[in-house]
Amino acid sequence: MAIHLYNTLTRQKELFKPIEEGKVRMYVCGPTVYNYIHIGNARPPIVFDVVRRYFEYRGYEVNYVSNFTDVDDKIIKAANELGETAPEIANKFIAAYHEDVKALGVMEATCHPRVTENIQEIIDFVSALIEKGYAYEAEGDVYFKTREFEGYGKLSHQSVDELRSGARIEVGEKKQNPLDFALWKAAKPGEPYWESPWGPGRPGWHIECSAMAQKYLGDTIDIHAGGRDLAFPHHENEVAQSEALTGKTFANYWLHNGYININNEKMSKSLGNFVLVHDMIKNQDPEVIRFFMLSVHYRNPINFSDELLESAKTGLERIKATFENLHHRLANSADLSEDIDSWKETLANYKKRFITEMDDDFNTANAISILFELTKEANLYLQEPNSSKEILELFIQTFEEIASVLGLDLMEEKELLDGEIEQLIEERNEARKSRNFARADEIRDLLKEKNIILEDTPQGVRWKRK
RNA sequence: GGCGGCAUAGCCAAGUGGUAAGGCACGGGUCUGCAAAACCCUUAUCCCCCGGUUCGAAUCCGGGUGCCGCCUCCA
Repeated sequence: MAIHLYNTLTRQKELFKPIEEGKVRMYVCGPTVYNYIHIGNARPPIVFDVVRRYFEYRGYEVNYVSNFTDVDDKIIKAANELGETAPEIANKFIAAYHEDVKALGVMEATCHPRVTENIQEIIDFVSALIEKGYAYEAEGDVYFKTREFEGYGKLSHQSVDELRSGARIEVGEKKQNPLDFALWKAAKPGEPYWESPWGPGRPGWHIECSAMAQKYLGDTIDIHAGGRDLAFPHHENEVAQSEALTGKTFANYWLHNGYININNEKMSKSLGNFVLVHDMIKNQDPEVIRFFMLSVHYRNPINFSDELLESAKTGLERIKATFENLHHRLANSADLSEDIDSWKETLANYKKRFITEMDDDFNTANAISILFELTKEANLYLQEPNSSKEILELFIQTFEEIASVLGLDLMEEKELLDGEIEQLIEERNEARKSRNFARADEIRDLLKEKNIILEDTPQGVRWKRK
């Protein structure tokens, strides 16, 4: 078996073949930093983080590049509204992005390039396109000549004629053709700008990704990913720019994730039906959000609601409880000479199935169902009166291996209990021994009010926070 | 108008030719001093509807209905 992934370009699942043996060059479109990200914006970082982790798990070295669009109309607008400069706004929300995404368990990208740090590369890119006859200047703007690029529409599977009928030229635009798009925008008074051969201005939206992908990953990359809504026009335009310039394939595989929906409708900033990650994680364990997102295949839409999140939370807690129980039992385990080999085989099978599912276009939904089956298997084992240290460790290791690819940390950090509570637990133990159950229950209720849940097991009392 | 996606139990969700994974919720039981947790059992003769292909279809083909998305900034 090997990794297969669904390629938007060909509309089918394909065997992954890297450009360079053992390496993956991956570019994921990052946010325009004019606001906190919402839950929908969080889906690409999460699902493609898993894609990256899985490639690494399978022995690939992944060069994962994700950009920040830190100059743009919306940033300028936000800056004006808030009375701050555009760079201040951008820096603020870049920091917020890192914070949010870290809470969601997303690994740092290999590289996080910013548009404003790559202006020269962009200018060079645009100049080269003009030289090659793929772009033209018009009063300080530069536009890409869509009809010069033969494959235009091949990624989003739109015919140029159809697109043309839907496109329109806004009043005052200087495009020769409605489908042409801006590579460089002349600065209006008061806007941030950089000097260029066409006068002061700033990059258009699409050119930055082409220029930065090329700079950090080369002319041809393995995987280019982003939200479904970026396929057109953003990614289509990237293909046009990059391939027009280099004459080479820009990206071998295009991955697009489905949307997060609210009441069956796309969550988006323009519809106003969004929930910010920043706000949500104040009341909700971010890991639950991650787990919930991974419980659906990345290409399918996810309907988002508190109820669904709650049910995901219950499920995740069950897995975690079992994982903790395994650790708890380790302290009371013996070196039993049981049939280790058959257990090794059983657990190796879980891993094998996990790999099979993930190889099939990163089916995290099925990967999670395997984690649930493993949980059941472990619970069954834990019911036996005696447990072998070696087998417990095998279980733990299997859990950890699968969870780490999904980016889940099953081990809860437990702050130590304060002395008073420990005292109460001890007192309750004594009460139970002397069959003073009234007092024992009283203490259990008391602790429950402090959000400490007690569980009596054959191996002694165990506590957890609610 | 063009292109595309989806429709599976009360809810969520895998499954793209071989006879319905997994989770949440519900009910019954085991364990427990009682709980909690866990485990066991039960829950879709059937996968939106109609027709076709096939020994065999939720899965393929044709038609229909409903919902959603892209074609414009958007993850």
